[in-house]
Amino acid sequence: MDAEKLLKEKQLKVTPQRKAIISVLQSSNSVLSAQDIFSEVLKTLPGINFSTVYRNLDILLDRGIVCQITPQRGGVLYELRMKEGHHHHVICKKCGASLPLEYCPMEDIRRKLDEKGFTPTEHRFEIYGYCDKCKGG
Amino acid sequence: MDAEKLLKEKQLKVTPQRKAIISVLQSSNSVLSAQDIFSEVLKTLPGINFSTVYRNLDILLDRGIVCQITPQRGGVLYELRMKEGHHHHVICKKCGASLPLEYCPMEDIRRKLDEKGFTPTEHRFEIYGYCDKCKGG
DNA sequence: CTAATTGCAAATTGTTTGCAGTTTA
DNA sequence: TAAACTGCAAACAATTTGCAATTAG
Repeated sequence: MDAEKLLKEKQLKVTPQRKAIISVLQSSNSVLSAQDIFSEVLKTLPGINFSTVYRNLDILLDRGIVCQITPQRGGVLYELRMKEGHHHHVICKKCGASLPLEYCPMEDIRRKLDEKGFTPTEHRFEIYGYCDKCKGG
Repeated sequence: MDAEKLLKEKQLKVTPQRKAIISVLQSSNSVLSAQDIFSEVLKTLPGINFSTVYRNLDILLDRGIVCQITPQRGGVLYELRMKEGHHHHVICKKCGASLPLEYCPMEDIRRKLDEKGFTPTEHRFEIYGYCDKCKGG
């Protein structure tokens, strides 16, 4: 899915800045901080401002185009959300790679929550550890 | 478990500040921000400084005495970690109550991760929504 | 007595805002 | 053309740091 289409679908205006931000996220194989994204976009659009990046990440988040990952310590990371709805993350603490996970614990637990009278609206499930390559050393 | 014992176990010096911080967390029925904790502790120890609170939360986190909750948007929240190991959270977006959850998705998924060659070291699973009381309105 | 801890003030980091000019639909 | 978007500079909030004085073990 290209950036332009993605934006139009959400009735957002297609600007070079937005295309660049999405493009960076698309071509990255791991999750990125706002800083990372800014630095990358800067290469394509030397004039872009950090506040534009923040504002757009915020909007993209709101429209469900990107999602956030928040490691135990330290900042927020962003990732393009897969079009096929829902997925969770397995994140390597060494190389930062984030593998998608074809499993969601919510299915197993909905009834339990219902018994408590709790209505879930959002959830997060993230796993941190070491990927195959980073395991040794 | 009282604060003093908790600290000694982790070979931390027992100071009034630390006791107060733990005590606040103990007597709270929901998760608290650093701000919240500071304001509360201030009532007992009018001289305490915010940096002391931050420093200590950091240490307590490190020693596994407290844990962090990070809602999708907005700051970090702290909670005393239950001595009986592991649990997850169900957090009400309205009143902030955090119900403990007697279920952990990791058990269901370890084999799958193993197949990927991924070694998990930490994980988080949090559910946000509305509790029984806050459902209407 | 010594190392850990604290309070204070200042610095830093990350993020947000107001506004005037520019661009998109 | 109107509404959305951008860059810029300044504001802000949250967290961290250096340092000298204090305190727990």
